[in-house]
Amino acid sequence: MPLPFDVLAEPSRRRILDLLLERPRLVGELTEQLGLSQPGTSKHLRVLREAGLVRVRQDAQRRWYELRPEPLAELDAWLAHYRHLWTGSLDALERHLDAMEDDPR
Amino acid sequence: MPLPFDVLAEPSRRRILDLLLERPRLVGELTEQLGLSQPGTSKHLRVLREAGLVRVRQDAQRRWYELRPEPLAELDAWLAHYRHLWTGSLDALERHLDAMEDDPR
DNA sequence: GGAGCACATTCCCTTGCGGTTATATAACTC
DNA sequence: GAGTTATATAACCGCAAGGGAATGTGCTCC
Repeated sequence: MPLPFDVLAEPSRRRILDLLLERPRLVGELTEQLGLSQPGTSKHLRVLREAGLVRVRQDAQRRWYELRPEPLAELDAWLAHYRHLWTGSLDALERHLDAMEDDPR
Repeated sequence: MPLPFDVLAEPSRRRILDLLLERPRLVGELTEQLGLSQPGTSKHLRVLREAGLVRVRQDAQRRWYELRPEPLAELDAWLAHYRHLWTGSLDALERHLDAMEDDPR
């Protein structure tokens, strides 16, 4: 699974994630919140799905979309390489956590 | 400063940041490493500069590019809202660090 | 089983972005 | 000051991505 930067580059898609962070949502709700057409919303949801950032639960004609944070965790891992540049005094702690990530237990 | 997602969506630009993570570099070095044309590299560097992700130090005809991590820190702050979704047992620690961020001291 | 609802897919258009080639700028060298 | 080096800018091209309108799909309910 590649880093989802290009998927997250789209503001509407980040908005969707923010909304799903509160609770699962129907496509209709998301469409309304985003101010897009329904097909527009569906297209973004497809991209998010294929990137593994959301999953769907079908309920009759409705589809509940919910968050899948794994790709964000990978993004976090990428960021970890840079984190020491701004954390300052937390440096030692960060290194500790990074080490744990390599060898959890 | 908006979140630099769109800037980081470009693989060559992430590559540049990775290279600058080791040490500052000249445009020529970066061009060689990236396998791009020199103008191509310069265009990416301009985007990175305008996003605040790199800064330049001029040295005669040469320009040393170096990392500026502030925008990455903002990205990290954005990610923080989602982090509890995958950290599990580190949850309490995360919340503690987030609180510190609001009220450092 | 036909109508209506919720959502996905298709088609088409437009815009923006990454890439290259060619050219400009600015500093050093002799 | 002419040539060379290092980088930036300009001009142009091709393509992919976002947007909407129209249409397809599948489920429910009467």
